[in-house]
Amino acid sequence: MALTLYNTLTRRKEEFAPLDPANVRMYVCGPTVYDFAHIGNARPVIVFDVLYRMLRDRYGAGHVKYARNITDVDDKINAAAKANGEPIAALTARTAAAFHEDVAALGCLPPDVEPRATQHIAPMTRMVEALIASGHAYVAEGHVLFAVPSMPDYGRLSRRDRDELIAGARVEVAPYKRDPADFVLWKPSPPDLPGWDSPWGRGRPGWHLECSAMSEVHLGETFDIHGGGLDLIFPHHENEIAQSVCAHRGKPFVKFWLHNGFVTVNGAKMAKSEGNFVTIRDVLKQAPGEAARLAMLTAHYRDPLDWTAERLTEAKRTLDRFYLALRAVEDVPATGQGAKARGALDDDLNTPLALAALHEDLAALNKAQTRAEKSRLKGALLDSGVLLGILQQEPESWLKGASSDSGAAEIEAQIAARNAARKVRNFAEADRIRNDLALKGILLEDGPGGTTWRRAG
RNA sequence: GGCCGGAUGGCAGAGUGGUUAUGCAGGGGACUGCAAAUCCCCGUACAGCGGUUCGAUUCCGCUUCCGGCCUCCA
Repeated sequence: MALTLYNTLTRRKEEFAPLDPANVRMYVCGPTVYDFAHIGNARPVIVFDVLYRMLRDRYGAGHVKYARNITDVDDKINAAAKANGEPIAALTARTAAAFHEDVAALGCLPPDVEPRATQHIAPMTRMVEALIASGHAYVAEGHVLFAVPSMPDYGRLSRRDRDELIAGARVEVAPYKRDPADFVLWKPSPPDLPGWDSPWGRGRPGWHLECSAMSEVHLGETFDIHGGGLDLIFPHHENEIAQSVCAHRGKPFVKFWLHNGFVTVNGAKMAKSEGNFVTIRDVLKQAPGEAARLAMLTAHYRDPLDWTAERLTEAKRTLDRFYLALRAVEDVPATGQGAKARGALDDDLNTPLALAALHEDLAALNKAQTRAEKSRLKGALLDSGVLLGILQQEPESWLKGASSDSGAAEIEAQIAARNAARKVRNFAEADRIRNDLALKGILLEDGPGGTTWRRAG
């Protein structure tokens, strides 16, 4: 079955085929490192991680090159560093490290390359020079601006024309712009802010330029997939297209544009001013990263997703059920290549449908009588789990959590005491111990093979 | 104002021109000293109004409501 993806460029699902039949190249807009990442930032990272896994599954792990940038030069960074009284380099290093920890906890594979803007200034200035030379950019008052009217196709991705943009403009047009729609490629930097020497004086790049330059360096002038949040369609991706296509003498830039929907929190847009700004770290205090990941995948990536505590706990309980079933077949080897989720994910990453398939396998596994059936269904579940980035932990470690050995020994001692009480039918004492442990979040399970325990969520 | 998406049972959330997913919650039952888990049974929902059709939740139009974008934004 072919992989189909919804292409923002054409506004329809298209069959995916890489430009180079054996190798896939994908670029996703990464974080601007000035503050902790929030769950809205987490969505594209998770969504495109699933796509990355699907592509690796289909083309081979060594045949997919995934680039996700880190924006480490930006006005918001400058402002945050000033506000904290922290050197800019310290802020970006600290924030980038936190981002890596956060997304690793969410089960996301690292990209193959993670280019940083500050390490790609030379390719950026080269691109600006090429744009000036070809008449697509001009210098004005120390700025270099992209001349939007020089590109007839401008606005194709976001489906808007120049006149509409000007009519709807909310911002004052800088006086040095030849055309109100023109945007900054390079701007002057005062001595107290990061800057690099350039033919146009000491300055720093405009926001859109880095993605054009870094994708060219790492993926080439034309590549397969470019992803990011819905809000990046305009202006960011529109401007990337303009820069890259014009700098590359009209060569196409990206074949598939993919955009994820927004995350709201309890029905409201997330904003610091609203007081509902939820960072990944906040979420990880409430539930394991895998639960947060699953919660994120319960909606289709293009639809809006409302983040609630219920959604997170439900995801956590769902994983409990899966791991409980997997624990029951721990001694059965996994066989088969029957990831049911694959078919659903092939259809524009339909993760909710994929999860429904997993639930069917789960029910079948719970009912399975023979070892062969169990083995096959366990394999199907784990294979699907690889694609979604879930169910890869040891069931025991998921169910017992990160308890210290001494804590576990203490629980085992309590269990032994309770079983002794049960043996003499002293159920009052047995229940006292059960309740005691329950208060600590420990759930005892009496089974035919003895008593086990897990952490209840 | 312009452009683009949405509206499915208590909640979450797929899908389909006719047989109406899946999960949670809820009700009943089996199992169980209790508990948990598991299994079985139970819900004909697709914003409203027109149209096309033998038949529409699914296609078309209009209306209402919600959301995103219009050079900070995942």
